Amino acid sequence: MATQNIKSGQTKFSEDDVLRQIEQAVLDHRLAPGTKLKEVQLANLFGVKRGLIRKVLTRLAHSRLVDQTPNRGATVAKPSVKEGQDLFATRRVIESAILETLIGHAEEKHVQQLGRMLDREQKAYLRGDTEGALGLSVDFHRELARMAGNSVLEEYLNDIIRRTPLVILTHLGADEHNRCRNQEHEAIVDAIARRDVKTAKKVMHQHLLHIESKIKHKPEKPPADLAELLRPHSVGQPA
Amino acid sequence: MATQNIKSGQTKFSEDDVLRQIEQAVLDHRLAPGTKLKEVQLANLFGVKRGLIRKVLTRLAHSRLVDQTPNRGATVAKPSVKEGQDLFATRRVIESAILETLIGHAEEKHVQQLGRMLDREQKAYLRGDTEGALGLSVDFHRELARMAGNSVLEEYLNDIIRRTPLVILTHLGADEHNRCRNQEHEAIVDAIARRDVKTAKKVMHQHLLHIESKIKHKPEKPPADLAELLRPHSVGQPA
DNA sequence: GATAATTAAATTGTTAACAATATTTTATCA
DNA sequence: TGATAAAATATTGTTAACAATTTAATTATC
Repeated sequence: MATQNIKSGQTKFSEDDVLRQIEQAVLDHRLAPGTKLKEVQLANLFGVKRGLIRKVLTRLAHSRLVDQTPNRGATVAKPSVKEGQDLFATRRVIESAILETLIGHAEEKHVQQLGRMLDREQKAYLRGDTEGALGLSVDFHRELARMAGNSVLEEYLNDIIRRTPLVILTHLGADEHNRCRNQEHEAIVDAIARRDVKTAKKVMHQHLLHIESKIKHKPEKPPADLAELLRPHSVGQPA
Repeated sequence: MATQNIKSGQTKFSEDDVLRQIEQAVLDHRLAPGTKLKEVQLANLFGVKRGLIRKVLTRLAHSRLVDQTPNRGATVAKPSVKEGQDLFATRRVIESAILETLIGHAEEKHVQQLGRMLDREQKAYLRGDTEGALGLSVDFHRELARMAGNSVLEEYLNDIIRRTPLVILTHLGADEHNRCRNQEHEAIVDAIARRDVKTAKKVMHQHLLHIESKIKHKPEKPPADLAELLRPHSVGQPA
């Protein structure tokens, strides 16, 4: 994924590497909404030229993960409550369509694969690995999209998933987490196995509403400290 | 929109100007899929630096309107049949959700506004202005999305609308046009006025299926001539 | 000591020159 | 003539230096 730079001993990253690292940091709640993203700082951090960072920031802005203001640089996006609501509402539409499409051509192997994912998720949760369980829970939703086989629906779901953490962090406390309930995932897989579109959609709908209902205004938090972008689970400071 | 450059007499464009011009050219079927987009050529054409073109091309690639290959530059995207099908299938989902959302809070003024748009569209069609009618027809769908008030659904519909002409041009003849039928638009507005979600969705569904059903492989066309990017309705040549 | 103006520093934005790669043209030979 | 190789050209990619702008620090003024 990243080649070693012999001379300086510093790790070098490609453009896509940097992009994914930042996206992952957002997904992991390590980058707080509003965090200033300085070009030279990031360039040093990743051991790349500023021009590359510049390109990455533009791309991130395009997917609404960062806000760019002329002459004032980029910050991690702070979606409005409205945008958050729209995002969740659209997610219900997309996931519903994914289920309908998937059940339309679901095979036994799909159900089995989903079953394996449920197991892994459950195990991670039982051994107290909440971070891992959260990741696997996201993977579950992604896998449904992949299996449905509609690349555009998949693309849109991934877009929504990438943007969701910023909504959560901006409008919910970081504590009251949006962990998916494994038992709801189970119910969805059961419905898929039975080709029961109606139930699958209903459960998914409830499943998503449960998180959405929590969106509300959150008290401001004091700014934290900087540049541990790469250390897992430390939250950056808003600008 | 664009400021005059006194010195050279050439028109200068901002980054967003250039982006929109190219997007519009795609929308108007002036840029054929596969057309090579050379950086210096575009820079001269728009009277801007190459760096700006470079940024625009990256952004266009991000919305899948152009394909970028390392060291070999950018071409207007040539979506696969599969991508086209996925795009249309997703469009049905999105437009359906838009109707449901809109009808949920539609007011009299919305219906009136839509009625006015139908009139304009009809008039353009009757006086033989097919190009204008096509644009107004697209506007009709966009307006439904705007009225629904969900920014994400609107964003996704616009994304699909931008990408659709490339599917049409790649897999359909440029002749058999995808003009929306005004009478179907009328039926949709009627259903909205009656708050009849079911009918509205059904008509929209048929309306969209009608176009989708035409997707099939198209014989190759010989390459045409170049650089009339700005002259209305001339199709650029594939690379 | 607070506020405003000035200066200095930091940060972003732009450009032109150069490097790397791909494409076309020309030359060479069978 | 046709194929292959070499050279020339065109095109894309990268970089470092500079310009413009914003932000922070400093000084001046009341």
